[in-house]
Amino acid sequence: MTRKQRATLSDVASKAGVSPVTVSRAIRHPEMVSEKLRERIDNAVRSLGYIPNHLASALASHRTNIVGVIVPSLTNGVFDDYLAAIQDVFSLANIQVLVTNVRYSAEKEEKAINTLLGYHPEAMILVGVDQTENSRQMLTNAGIPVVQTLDLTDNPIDLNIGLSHDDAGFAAVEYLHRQGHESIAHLTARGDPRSQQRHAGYQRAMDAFGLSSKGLVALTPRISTVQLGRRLFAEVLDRKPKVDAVFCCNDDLALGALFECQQRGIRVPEDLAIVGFNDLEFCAASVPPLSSVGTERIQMGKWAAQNVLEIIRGSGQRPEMRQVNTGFTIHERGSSMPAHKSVPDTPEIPKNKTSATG
Amino acid sequence: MTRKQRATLSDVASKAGVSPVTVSRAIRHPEMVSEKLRERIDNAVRSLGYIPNHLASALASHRTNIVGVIVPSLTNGVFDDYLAAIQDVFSLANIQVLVTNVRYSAEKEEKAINTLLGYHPEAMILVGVDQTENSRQMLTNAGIPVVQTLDLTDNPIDLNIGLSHDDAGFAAVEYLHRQGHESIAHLTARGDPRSQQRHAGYQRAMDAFGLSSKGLVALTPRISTVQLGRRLFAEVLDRKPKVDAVFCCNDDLALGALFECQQRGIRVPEDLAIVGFNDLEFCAASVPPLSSVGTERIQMGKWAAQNVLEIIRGSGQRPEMRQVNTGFTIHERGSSMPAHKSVPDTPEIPKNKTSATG
DNA sequence: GTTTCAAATGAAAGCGCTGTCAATTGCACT
DNA sequence: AGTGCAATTGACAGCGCTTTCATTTGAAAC
Repeated sequence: MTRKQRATLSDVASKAGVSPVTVSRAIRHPEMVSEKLRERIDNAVRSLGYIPNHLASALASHRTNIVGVIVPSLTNGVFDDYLAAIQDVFSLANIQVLVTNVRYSAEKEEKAINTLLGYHPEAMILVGVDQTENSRQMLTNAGIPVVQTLDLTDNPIDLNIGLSHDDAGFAAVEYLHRQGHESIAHLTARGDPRSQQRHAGYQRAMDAFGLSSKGLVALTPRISTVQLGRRLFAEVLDRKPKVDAVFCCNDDLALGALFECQQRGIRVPEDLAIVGFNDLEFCAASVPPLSSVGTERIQMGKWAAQNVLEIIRGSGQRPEMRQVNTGFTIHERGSSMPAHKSVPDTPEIPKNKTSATG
Repeated sequence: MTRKQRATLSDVASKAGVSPVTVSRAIRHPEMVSEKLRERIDNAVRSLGYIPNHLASALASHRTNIVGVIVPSLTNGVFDDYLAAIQDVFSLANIQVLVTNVRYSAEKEEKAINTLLGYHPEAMILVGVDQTENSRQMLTNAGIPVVQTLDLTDNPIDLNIGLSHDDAGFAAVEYLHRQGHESIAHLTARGDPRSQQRHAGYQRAMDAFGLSSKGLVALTPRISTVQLGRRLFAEVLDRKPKVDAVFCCNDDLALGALFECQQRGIRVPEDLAIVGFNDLEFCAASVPPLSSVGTERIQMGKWAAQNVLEIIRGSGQRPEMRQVNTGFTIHERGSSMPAHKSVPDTPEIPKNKTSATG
């Protein structure tokens, strides 16, 4: 394969018998070029299979049309929706999203930020609020819009949309306690800062209600899986056979707990109630369907992307609300529903939803 | 925020009292610069928070360190593993992976290829073999290594690793038939070319075994979900109450089918056998565990990335094997296992695994 | 046929970096 | 001190494009 050079602007220009500038304009600002030339140029472009060199274009124009997005995981179904929401907004604006998966490592995140900034993105969208000092510094120096999502902080880098995972964890336990459960277990994955917050909320609630969590918490440093949910809950069951409810830091673990119950002949919800987190699609489909604390991940992704777009392509101004609390919603389903109550008697109302100006 | 310009090579150079070229070398080829200078330059870099402009660097050096990857979905757990495998290989070589999700649309794929080529990636890795003629043309013109993965074709663009989904579909049915099942249903999602192949394999097998598939196939144009699996299988059950097995084009649908059975009190595997596809993590965790046709998605991602790496950073040569058939493995589990046979009596052997020189 | 002015086109510079080659330096050895 | 050579460093051009500003063109208005 004699890798012949790819066609450049000049190639197109000579083919069309015009100057390179004109070709550039015909592509970027067609309305500035006479129809006759535009057509000739279009033909030349097509016949040469010309594809503009984005690197050169970005270098010259100071417009990279790139936005950097960093996620801690893809394996977790949560981030699919979130990413898709972001991509949907940006693809309409011809902005390329550069995604990096940092596997719940702040160190990798720091490196990823460094790498991504090398591409001169016009904005960065991050998950969580636990960036290293170094990361914060780099982002600030970059002078671009930065959105921290899915969690809240008192000290945002720039924009911030998310929810209090501590409150959500508290609310889950409060809900189970209100159902009459006392021995409430918790399954959680250590690597994830937001899971840690939920865990803290769980503990805060247990303390508040005068319940002991001794022996009821199972935690793992590994990435959550359904299998792991089974194993963790098996541990708890072996230690505390009388456990009557379990709050899981995500739905994979919750599904695993449900399977473990099925295996052991533990009736859900009669013998044991289960509540997951994130309200992934499968929650509504299982038997019994899984109750879960839902979060507005699509809305969060969309908000982040739209605000970025407004800043870099629109007014240039930060939005009124620099911080938004999307709250959460407890979706009550069969896995935690008392037998006598087949449908929620009140519509589900999102909790703890607030906004704040920066 | 008075967005002060980001530091450039020259800024670092003046700060360190050397010429820009030297700074460039200190960063790219530290061994070519004396230790004294290197240190001075490192300090300048750090104190200015200098991050090299990747666009300029790539433009000047003709090395973009970018590889384009196009996937049809992220929602589907399959592609997480696959992507992670690719990223793992490239991150060690400091190559940035540009991922685009095209949602099972050949049209979007064509657009994505065009966009990605604008970044002058050093290689492209694609899913499937059903690119449009236009896409093939662009890729060929680009003169870079191209790997088509997860499926096989007689006419690869360049490199190809995958398996025959038709054979896999056939094998799944053959397996169920061997277990004594006759009324074998099939749930499938239309949008995905590989699912279509599996469907074709299903049909081929049904025909081969003299079985009728009338009323036993449920298909949807939508993205697969567990919920959808329930609904599709419910349709089949309502139409054909006597169905005694179901082969699903992916594990989400299979899990949905399992839940539908649980709901209706249909015993699995006694009354009905279920086989999924992809062998996602949760298959081994459900009750009963789901049998599934496993594919080597991690190996495929890894192979693609490693071969690309060898071509663009190593020998420049295409590998001996330009096409690899990774085959598939039927993981027999409780959802399809006859009661008398608690463990497979023979070790699982991958099927149809071959390689071919291009 | 001029003049006038907007529309269309082109020339030149430069984005930030790296490749090439030339110049300089340092050092061992006569 | 002088020579030779490798190790360092620097000057310059140019990657492919866009921006700015100058020039040309064309058509309307006189």
